[in-house]
Amino acid sequence: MQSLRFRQIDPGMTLKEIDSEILKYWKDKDILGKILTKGGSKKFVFLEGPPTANGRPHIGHAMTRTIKDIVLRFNTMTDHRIYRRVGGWDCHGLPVELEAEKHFGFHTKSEIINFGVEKFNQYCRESIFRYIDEWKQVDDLIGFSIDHSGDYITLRNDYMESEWFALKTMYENGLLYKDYTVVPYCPRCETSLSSHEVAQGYKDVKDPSVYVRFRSADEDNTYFVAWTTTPWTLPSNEFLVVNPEMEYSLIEVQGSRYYVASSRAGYIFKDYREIRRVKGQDLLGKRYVQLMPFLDAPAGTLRVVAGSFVTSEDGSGIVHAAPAFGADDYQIGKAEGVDILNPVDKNGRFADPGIPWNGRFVRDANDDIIAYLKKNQLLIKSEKYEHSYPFCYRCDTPLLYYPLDAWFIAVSRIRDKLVEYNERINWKPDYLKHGRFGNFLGEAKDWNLSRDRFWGTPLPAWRCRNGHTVFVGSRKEIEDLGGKVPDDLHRPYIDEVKFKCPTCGEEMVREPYVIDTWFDSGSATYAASHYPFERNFDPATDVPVSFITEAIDQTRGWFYVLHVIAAIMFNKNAYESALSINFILDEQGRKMSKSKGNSVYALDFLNQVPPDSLRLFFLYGAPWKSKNLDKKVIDEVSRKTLMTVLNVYSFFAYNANIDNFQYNGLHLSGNPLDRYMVSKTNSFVKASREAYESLDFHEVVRASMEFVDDLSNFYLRLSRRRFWAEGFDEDKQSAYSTLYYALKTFAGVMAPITPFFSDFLYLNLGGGRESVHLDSFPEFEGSLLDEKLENDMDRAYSVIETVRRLRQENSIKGRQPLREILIAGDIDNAVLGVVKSELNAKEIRIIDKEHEPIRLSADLRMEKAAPVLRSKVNAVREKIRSMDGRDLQSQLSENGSVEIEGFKLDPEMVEISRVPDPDYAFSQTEKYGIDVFINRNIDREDYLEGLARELVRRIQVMRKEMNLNYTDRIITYLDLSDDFLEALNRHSEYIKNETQSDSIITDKVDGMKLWEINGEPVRIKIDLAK
RNA sequence: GGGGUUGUAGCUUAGACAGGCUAUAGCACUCGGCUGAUAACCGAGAGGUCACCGGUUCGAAUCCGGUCAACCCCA
Repeated sequence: MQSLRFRQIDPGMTLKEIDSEILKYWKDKDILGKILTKGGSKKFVFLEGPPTANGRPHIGHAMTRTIKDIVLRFNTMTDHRIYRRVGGWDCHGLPVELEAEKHFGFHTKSEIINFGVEKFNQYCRESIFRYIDEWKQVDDLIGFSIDHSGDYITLRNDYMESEWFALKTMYENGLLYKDYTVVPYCPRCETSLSSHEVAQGYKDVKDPSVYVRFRSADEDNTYFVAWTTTPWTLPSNEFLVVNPEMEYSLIEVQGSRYYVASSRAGYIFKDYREIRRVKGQDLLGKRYVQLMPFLDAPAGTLRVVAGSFVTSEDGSGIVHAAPAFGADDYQIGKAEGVDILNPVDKNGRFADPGIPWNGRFVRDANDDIIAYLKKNQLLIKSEKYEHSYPFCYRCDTPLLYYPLDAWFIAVSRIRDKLVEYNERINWKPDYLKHGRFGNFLGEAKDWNLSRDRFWGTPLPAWRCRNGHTVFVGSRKEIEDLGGKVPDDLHRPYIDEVKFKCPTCGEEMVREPYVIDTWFDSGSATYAASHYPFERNFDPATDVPVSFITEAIDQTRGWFYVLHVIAAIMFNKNAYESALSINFILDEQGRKMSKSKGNSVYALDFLNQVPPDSLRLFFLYGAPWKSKNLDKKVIDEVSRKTLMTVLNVYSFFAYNANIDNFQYNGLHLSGNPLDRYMVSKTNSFVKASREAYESLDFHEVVRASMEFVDDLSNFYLRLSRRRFWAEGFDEDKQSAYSTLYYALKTFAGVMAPITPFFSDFLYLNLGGGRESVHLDSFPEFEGSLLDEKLENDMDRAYSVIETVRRLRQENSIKGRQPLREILIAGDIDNAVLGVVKSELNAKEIRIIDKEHEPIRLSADLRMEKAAPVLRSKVNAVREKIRSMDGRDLQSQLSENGSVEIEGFKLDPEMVEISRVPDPDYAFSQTEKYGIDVFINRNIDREDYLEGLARELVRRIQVMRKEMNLNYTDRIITYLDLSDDFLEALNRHSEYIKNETQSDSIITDKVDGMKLWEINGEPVRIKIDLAK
């Protein structure tokens, strides 16, 4: 059997089968390998945001990877060489340690130390790649075209060494410092957190809100009203803080006097008498008696001091300050130079025998503390206060603010730079630039870098007992300092490294911290390439990277740390473009979460849904808008695009094989349909290319739907018969090359979004290369664009629609040939010619407006005219109805009015309508105002022809019901009424031809099917001819 | 408490930056039609306070101010 030029598709072939087949083809031919090594004259720098592989990839990950892939594939097809097209894995940090703690059943840090840091870290190292196979499998299935053999891994010595280099650079530039200060602290993990980590874990909670009274030490029976939402900090109170600018009142309530912010007095006390008003300034220095006598107040405390952060919006305008447990409070304690009262241990429990709640977790003691306040008449008011409060983003423990030693990057000092460089970034969506991201930069805080933990990149800082500090920027430097470099740079091995202080000769010991894991991922720009120790990365050309994308939660996560580190290290923005992806919600629009059990894992989903369908769905609507994961929608999108195109291809292949068509360039005849389709195809290329370049991939999907609709339901529908014509003339050649061109262009344009299907289409069309992904993106050719033709075609189509409507209104079926259609308006005759088969009329004429078969009839607009004409209205109306509308109209337009029966009528009082002659039905096209008339008269001849078509139609349906092949011959039995008999006699050749009937027998036989056509019974039976 | 985004038919969605005929289209629904590439298509019907209130304007889904709701972020 001769092999066919174009593969014929089994009509039942599914997308799933296509995608699997192509995936296998790619493997067999190593297409991915060829894509990865494909060159280009322009450079595109890619950077993969590293996930942690200790959890399963979910559907959102599939989406980010799809978008990355679209960008990679598009740039590969547009002559770019992609730099660093590799994956990356984030390995360190609390999430990993937490998994390990769970595994071993540990609850405190000391358990880890007793167990052994070496063994603990060993477990961490093993656990992080638990699901890496699944990640790679998902990448494979979804078609993510990256090179996993070159993945960067943040736990490698090389990677960490690059970070050391950066940290040392920062230290030497004075941007890295150690400080004892109050930081957000997780009492369960026993470590502090950075602001961007804290930002991950806010939750709404109800906390107690208490107003308490501090007794004045100077004035009798006088109190200060202070407000707090953390009663457990009250035993540690050292100061009361007022805003010197604000107004306070001294009031009297039930015999006692209180100082309180004037604007808040009414909220706190129901009945009070104001004695006088004072400025906050006047309260400064006043002394008060300790609220709870459990701890010895340090010297210099228990005074009213000033703080500009105090507001009168809530609370009492007097803030209780416990310097141990608040950032502002700490600054006050520091400024006043007092000792800090900290009765809380690192596990967040009271640890002072003087405190009645000793040993209790502080937040759990709140209720008892409130009871104590009440009992001792210290409480003025207590309520519940709903606000959001930070929780540890990994272990869900409420955070405390706690004083600790910590290392900081002085981000606040480079704030201006951060803001400046942000201006150079192309944000998608653009409002992030000055919204969420820009705002965050504007108030950037110093970055708490050190973690008092085990599994992380060690902070490369060594100190001696004299306080000298050395930052080590490489392994070699350790040797140079006389230390021995361990094989593994992690704890605990690095902790063994000691050397003599270059300044004083004392032994230097490493600071016991690891660093924030966000510093790891934020260093990917350079550390992935082991900069500066290897020469494959040049900040001059490789920063900024061209494009990054991640989910929205990374805006202040990865996007932020990349930006900060690049600003410091390279004085540049880290990336040119950043696209932020919103979440995929479940079918009902709820956020997916493990606890709700509605998470969808990528692998599970990809086993049910073809990857191309899923990829299309991700881009159905802008990626920065959240979407509900709905299989019905997923099906719909691919049905409207890919499945329809598959059918078009199927039609093409079937006929092209019969005609032995071979594509060797576009050969257009004068047929407007072809030139129209080619023009539309080019418009599609242009719009898509622009959309890809501006990262608006969803617009490609939208445009593709319109394109496919045009191709299938307009172009092909009208061109079908041209492909079935006998022989192979110029017109047929033109039609084939147009269809081929449209299909191949579609494959090219859609290749980045639907890589599997596009390649299937491309390969079956004999695209030329081994894969569409190794070919160039379709070029826009301006010479093939014909906007006038596109517009003319639209007009012609609008006429078709109008005729259909008129047929409907006049109960004339589409199969019934019309005697005559008249068209008046701006319409191109040649273009109309190609669509006339849709009109099914014996005669179609384009006429002038003046020759339209209408008369103008005039009438009064009663609502306008009646108030003026009053009782004369009916007489005038009669008169005007009898007038010739044409005359009346010309009079109105010449004179601006017309006089009838002594009344002057304005144009708005007169309605002139167009009434078609009785033979015709009339309508106007909606968009273009083209007048369309159909002749309603059906003569006997045409009527019989219509009946013949009805017969053909019914016989065709029965052929289809019998699943006959196109070429199968039949014998047809008919039992007909008189009209149909006459139609049969008149058109028997036509009917035989259309239905592939060898013979037609008019007789009553068994097994006939009864139809009712135009109210008459028609019985039909068909048999396969022997 | 502050900031950001979103709100268009039962569902999905266009239009909003650059105000202008009857607010776009699809899915689903009803009725009718067309069809030998098609799970397609066409027509009609039904479905809309363009979240709400106010302002600017000859004219507001669109611009401005406020309110509400949802989501996100921050303190």
